[in-house]
Amino acid sequence: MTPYTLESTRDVLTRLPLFCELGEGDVDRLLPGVREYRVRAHEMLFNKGDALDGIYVVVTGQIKLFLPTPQGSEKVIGTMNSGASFAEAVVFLDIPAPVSAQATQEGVLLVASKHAIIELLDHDPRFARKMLASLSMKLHQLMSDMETCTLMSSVQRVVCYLSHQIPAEGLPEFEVKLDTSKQTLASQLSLAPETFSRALSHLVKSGLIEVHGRTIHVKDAQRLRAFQG
Amino acid sequence: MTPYTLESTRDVLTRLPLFCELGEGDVDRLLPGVREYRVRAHEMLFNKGDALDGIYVVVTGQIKLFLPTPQGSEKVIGTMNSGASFAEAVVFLDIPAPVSAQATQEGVLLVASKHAIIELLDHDPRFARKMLASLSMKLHQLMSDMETCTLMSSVQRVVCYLSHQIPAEGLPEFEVKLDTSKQTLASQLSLAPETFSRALSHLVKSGLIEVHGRTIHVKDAQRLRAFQG
DNA sequence: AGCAAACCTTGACCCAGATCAAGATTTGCT
DNA sequence: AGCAAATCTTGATCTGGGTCAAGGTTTGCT
Repeated sequence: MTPYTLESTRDVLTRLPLFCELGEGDVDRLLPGVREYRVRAHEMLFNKGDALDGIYVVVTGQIKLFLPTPQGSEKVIGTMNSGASFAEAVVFLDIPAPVSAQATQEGVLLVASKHAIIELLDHDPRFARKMLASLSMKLHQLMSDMETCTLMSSVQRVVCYLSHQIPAEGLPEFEVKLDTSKQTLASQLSLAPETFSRALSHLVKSGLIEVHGRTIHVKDAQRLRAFQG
Repeated sequence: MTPYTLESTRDVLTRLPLFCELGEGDVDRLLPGVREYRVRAHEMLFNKGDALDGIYVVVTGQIKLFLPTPQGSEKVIGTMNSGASFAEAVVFLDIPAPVSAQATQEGVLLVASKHAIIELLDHDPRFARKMLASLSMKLHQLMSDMETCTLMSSVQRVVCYLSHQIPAEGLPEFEVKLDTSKQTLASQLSLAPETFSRALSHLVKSGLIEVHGRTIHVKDAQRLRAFQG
């Protein structure tokens, strides 16, 4: 994780959802506590249990959060794309990292120091609200992941994942570009890669989707949503 | 859920972890937005999907949060005891209840209106920090539950649960009083009641614990922690 | 106390999905 | 382009834990 300051950190900050509504003064206050880093694909950012210095924000690229398993494998908790933040608990609870983090592609990210965040928090209630909304979102997401993983069959889980990718406009047909490897996605759905593969081919046989590499063509969103089994 | 005001709401508020450090003025500002309710055992507070009016705080008793399953059964997400709050996402994201809530015993709870919370938030950064810590805690808890449910065998899950009940002092021997029915606990661990029962008797056979109704006597905390399988 | 309704345990069986194994396809590097 | 490594698919087999069933125990109500 190499420091990186080609681009103005200030400009980057004001484009991130978490910080974009800050006033001039607040940005200035935050700035000294923010570092910009460049990461290479597959680079580890930190390991579960590490002491961290602040909140991480993805500027470009993608970060995978996961739990290492006793058997040396991993369970993916989530993948963070541009604009997403993580390691909040480290700031608000002062605990070591509860997950490991690894870049899936090269990218740029920010680390906003614990101190800077707390100061900002005390100064701008709108930021506090944003932070709370962001955490609530994560909580909600995690709960729905829990629901998916514990209550549904393998095929349902995949259907569920695809359903969440349905674009807002109610078109019956659309494409999903998987933004991670199928392995990673499988782990996130708590499935063995083989099972994920089988679930997909099951859906193909049922005529609901077509698979071309990491692009999945959904042929009927309605029918997909209704599909159970 | 019947309104209940025998006790001074003000006194109750100032004893809750979430509100106990508020100044006089802040309490006064919050008070009009807070309602006190009494609930009977097994009473439903709300169902998944309901529109809610604010944050719930358990004063006495216990509330079970769960997801109804398509088969009419339920998956317990967590049990909230005195001092715990829930339904935060409803305030910060303005979404319907993502879970159902039911009292497991009679008790008293507060509902702090969305409006009152947001006002308080804008006024006292310490409260914001507390709220953030509370949400972070939940996030952390949920992640470790996820870890337990997806990465461990049935026996390990039970061991894991018991291990978390180990009291701070390092005594090798201690008692755990289950604060819910075994069914509920089983569901929380994502186990069938039968499997939970078998896991317990497995641990009994291994000489690690003794079970007397809902009281579990752990005979060697060290050995329990190390136990896998 | 006495009965009904929950709750818990134990046994027998079964199945969804993990694991193992072997090939096919894609990706990345020089 | 060409090779090695990573990724994905498909098949065969195995097993942990769910389900069904039946009995025992506790709880709560009148």
